[in-house]
Amino acid sequence: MTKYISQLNEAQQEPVFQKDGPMIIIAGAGSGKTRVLTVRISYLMSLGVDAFNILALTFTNKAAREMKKRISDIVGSNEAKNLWMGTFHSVFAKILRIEAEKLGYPSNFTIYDSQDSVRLISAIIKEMQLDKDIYKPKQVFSRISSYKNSLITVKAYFNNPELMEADAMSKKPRLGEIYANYVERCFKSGAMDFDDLLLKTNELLNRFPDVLAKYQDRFRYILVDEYQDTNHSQYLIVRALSDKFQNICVVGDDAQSIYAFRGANINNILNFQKDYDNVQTYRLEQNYRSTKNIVEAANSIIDKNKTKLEKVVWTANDYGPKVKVHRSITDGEEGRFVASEIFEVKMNQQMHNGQFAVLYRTNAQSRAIEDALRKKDIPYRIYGGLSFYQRKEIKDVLCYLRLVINPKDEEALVRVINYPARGIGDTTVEKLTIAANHYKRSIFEVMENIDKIDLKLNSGTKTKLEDFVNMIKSFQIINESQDAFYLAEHVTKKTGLVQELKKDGTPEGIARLENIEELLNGIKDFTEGQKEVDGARGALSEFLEDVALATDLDKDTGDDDRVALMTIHLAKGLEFPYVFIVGLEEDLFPSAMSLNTRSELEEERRLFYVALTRAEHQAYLTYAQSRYRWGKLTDAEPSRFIEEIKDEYLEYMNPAENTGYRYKPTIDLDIFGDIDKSKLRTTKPVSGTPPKRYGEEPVSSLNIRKLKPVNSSTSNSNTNLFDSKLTVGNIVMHERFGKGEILNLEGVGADKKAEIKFDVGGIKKLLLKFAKLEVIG
DNA sequence: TAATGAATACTTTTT
DNA sequence: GTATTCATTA
Repeated sequence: MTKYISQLNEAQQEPVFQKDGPMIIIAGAGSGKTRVLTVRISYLMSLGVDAFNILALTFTNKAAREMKKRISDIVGSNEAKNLWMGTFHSVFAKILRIEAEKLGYPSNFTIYDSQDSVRLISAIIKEMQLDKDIYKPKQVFSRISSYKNSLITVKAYFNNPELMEADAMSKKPRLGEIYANYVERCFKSGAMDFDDLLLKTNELLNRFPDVLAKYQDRFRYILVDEYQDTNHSQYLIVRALSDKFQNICVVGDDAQSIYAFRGANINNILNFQKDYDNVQTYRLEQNYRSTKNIVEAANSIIDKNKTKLEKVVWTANDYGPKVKVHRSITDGEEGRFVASEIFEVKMNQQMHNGQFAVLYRTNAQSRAIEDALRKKDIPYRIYGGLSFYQRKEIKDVLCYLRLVINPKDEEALVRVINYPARGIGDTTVEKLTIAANHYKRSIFEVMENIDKIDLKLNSGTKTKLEDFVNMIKSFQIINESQDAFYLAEHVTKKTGLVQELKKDGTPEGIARLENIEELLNGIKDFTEGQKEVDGARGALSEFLEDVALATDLDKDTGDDDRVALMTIHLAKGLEFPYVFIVGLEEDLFPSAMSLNTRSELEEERRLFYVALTRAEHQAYLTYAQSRYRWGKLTDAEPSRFIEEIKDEYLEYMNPAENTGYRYKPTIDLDIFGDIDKSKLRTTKPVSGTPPKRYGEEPVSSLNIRKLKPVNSSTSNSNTNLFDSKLTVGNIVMHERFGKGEILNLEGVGADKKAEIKFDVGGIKKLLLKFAKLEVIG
């Protein structure tokens, strides 16, 4: 144990040693927060805290798995396996299954993914005969989702005239009714959507004090990673559970908050100190991941944001190469540049594919990159986008399996009842739906009793319905004695899914067959794994639980050597030696959707900050002057984010001025002579080489840096003392740590550090370049 | 009810 | 450019 603690720096050790009470760790990018968390949990256990009493909430399942593994390495896997670790969604889904009956849900409830939710909302809008151009299903869904994340139930909605008015103003007066119907239909189907997993947990903890007490007692130590990305619903869960023992440790970085669009509330982290008594605050500011150039470039960007906690990320690493900026004519050329640069670096620097990542703002951008990589035979892997489990053929299989577990699951039923085609068309399904809503029963129950209800169906149709019911029932019987793999294979054959694709014969059909095969292999892996664990059968229900909350990132084995392609959102928490950030164009990144408010723009900027800080050694920023969007070639301007980085950290790869033709006539548009030419930008923002040229002595830029305070936010003259008269024995004042005495000085120039013994907070080593010190004696 | 072809919307990010 | 939805016809 001591060995692991000694590997941490002092700032990292402090939070590890605080056993009890509320604490917040503000952890800059690359500052080793995962190590701190793992060591802290291990340390807690070494002090005798039972693993059963520790709850750690992470942002992805992958992060949870990795952390668990690291803890296993320290304390042994027998101890670690009892830790409660996972995402909010997966941990509370488990708890909800245990407690489901209290809320009137079956414990085998289905988890609807967003696809299911939107389809259901679509159907409701249709049934209510509303105009789907006004009530756009996706919009309605996100509205409902944000209500749920703010704990606004249907009842609360109708008690809140302001909300109703707001929806009426946006021409959606019946949104509340849709919400009500949606909630009822989910309940009737024994289904919870993603937001329900949090909302219902809140309901559970609020309505049943004994349940709350039980889990408060169980989770005596709670740790929350990526706290800046929690929403209100998650916040309340954490508050409720930690209320009794107050042993709550949250970790986060306000500069990396990038999920406001799905309800994350940055105030959760900004206000943490107010929420609990005697909060200890720790800051991890030393970056171990990236070069100086990358860290400083990222700092210079995030400086432009107004809303943030004071924090200075610094690194003792080398300067490294500058951040390279590359312009191309088209998105296709951008892809080719990325591919050939990867190819060259691989050759020259002996790197492998796995050390490169290409990050983009939108999933649609992956295509051009893919094409280029494929042409150069560089293996790659795309993360996110349409995830494996959302592909049509996979979802078809999964929906049959879902029906086996929970026949009330209407989305699953509607999806597969006539696929492959078995003569049960839309009209029949519609009749069944109406009957089901009328009797307040599930469609499946209606079908089971089809003889007792007169639906004006002809006998042929009735037989088909009976056949379908019997088929699902036969699967259920198999499921009682066999493992998930056996059943899944049986299902793909019996339902005719496989035959359907085989007779199709097109390349797409074959690809789909292969996907189903891959799914079956995945199920096999799962069942084998389960059987090893504790003699479990490898039951289907457990597999579906896993799948519902799995992402592509979780599936990653990471053992094959490929270039990673993903959105910046997905890249959070990851790191790569070489990172390409592509598509740095106005309206794309920052996204055109985010230009309305300052806070949205600041979120985009944080997103860019996240992207840049993924790079360990070299970052590339690329943009194209024109790009295919919505099937059309559109002109693009370089992103403002490139301009916002201080020039001294950038290297422009293109020749000085556009060699080729220009796309946009700049001033000739002034046919009517009413454009004020003095207000036009005569040069493109970043298209050429900036004033400081390529090839100039790099030393000069370093010198400039030394003379110019990097953190110019403080106006006082005492900011940067590294070239000054500071000596051992001086008494100094630090903005945050207060009064202290200089014990030692080391390093030269920008790297000069002082070891200072503060009256409060102990001995710290500070880089003088950043430390805001005032000599007072 | 099924199959075919035309029309349309889609691109912000995800558990 | 693509995936989904819609309308038409057999």
